[in-house]
Amino acid sequence: MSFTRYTKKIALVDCNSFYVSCERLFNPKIRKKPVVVLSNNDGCIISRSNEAKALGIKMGEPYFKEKDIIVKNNVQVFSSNYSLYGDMSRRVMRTLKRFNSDIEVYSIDEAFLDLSNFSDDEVEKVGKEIRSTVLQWTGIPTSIGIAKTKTLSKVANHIAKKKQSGVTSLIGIENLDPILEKVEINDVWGVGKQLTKFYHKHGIYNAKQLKNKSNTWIKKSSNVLGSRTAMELRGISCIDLETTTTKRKSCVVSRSFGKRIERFQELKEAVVNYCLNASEKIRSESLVAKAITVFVRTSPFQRNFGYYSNSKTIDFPIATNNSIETSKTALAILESIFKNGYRYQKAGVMLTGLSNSVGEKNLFSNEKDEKINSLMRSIDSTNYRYGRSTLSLASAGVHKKWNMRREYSSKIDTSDFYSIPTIKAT
DNA sequence: TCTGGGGTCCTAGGACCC
DNA sequence: TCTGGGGTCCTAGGACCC
Repeated sequence: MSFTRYTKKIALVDCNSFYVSCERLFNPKIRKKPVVVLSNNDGCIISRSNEAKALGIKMGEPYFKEKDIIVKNNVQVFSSNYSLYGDMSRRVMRTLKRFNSDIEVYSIDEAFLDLSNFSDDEVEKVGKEIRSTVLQWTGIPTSIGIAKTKTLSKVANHIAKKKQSGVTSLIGIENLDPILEKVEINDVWGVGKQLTKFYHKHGIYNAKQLKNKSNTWIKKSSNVLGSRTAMELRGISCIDLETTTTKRKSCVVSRSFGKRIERFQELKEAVVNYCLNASEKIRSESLVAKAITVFVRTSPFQRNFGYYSNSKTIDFPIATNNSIETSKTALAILESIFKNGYRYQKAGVMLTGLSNSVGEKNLFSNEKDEKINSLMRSIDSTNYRYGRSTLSLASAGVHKKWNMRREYSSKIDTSDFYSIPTIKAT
């Protein structure tokens, strides 16, 4: 019989500079060099190596604004390669599941793990073991923060990022105030730009100050989310781990164009393509949509050409995931919101009110629906096998002059057998 | 002069996250 | 010249009902 304590323990595993780390896996020459990865269209900087951060390159900054620093310091630049990152993400998550099969995959590069089964004393050691296993099996470096609540594990993770070992546990520390005092309020999970402004106005600048503010005051002046954050900072868990993947409620496909679009015809092609992708996505998850929204807009940064932004939603008579129907409806919306004389920069399609498609038969379904469904199935399987857009609709176009820029792609394809790193059993 | 009260449901927009 | 994309949740306010 020992006095080992078993409290609630949540670990947040976060991949370091994830996209950069993925590119480095296949390109050892850039291991110690400054590296950045760009968003779609090579627009913004969305991942930076530590070396790039040290040069003062900012997160989310437009690429062209940082170009001088980048060229001068020979920073390696990559367009984003989401199939590579998605694939690496799955490998990391699979590895994490070895330690606890109930993990919450929070984003492409983050997961929460329940480590409550381990004692207070051993939990940090377990964290280190997780970190080294992920590194060994996937090559991706991570940081791990462990604490009694999700919000505190985020705090711990922040600290871990700056440590050599990459692991920080706040379990068993009686008084967290000295630690929370050093966490700026805008770095607290759940506190964004607006709340930061508001808290500053009321003299709250760090996590400790928020923690010690009364619940009623916070609830009254912000909302329930604000007070939940404060409770979590006090070590009272309010945000549960979501280990079962719940079905999503909406599906968005939108892109900025590589070049500005002025002609209706080209906009139409883009919207149909987004619509096909969105419909295919929800079909693959056995979902149907209640409604569809289409939006278009010109650049919010170059208003000298005039700014225009509009969107419209149409409800389907019967929830659907049929590409032909969604495309038709999308085009009808587009026609009603398109205005001549603008340089469009972005468009998108949103399928909303998603629900399970199984047993979606109703009074009005008939043989024709069955035929369409089987047509959709064969399109999906063909596209899966031979690449997306092997089978498409005529209105989706073939030239796609509006397609996004990807000048710096590493062109690594993990479905390419020969570029997959192998792990040798010893 | 003085114009109820309370409930539900839906939507648009804002704020936040990565 | 050039500024990403995809989600969730909450709230306020309107419509509608009794």
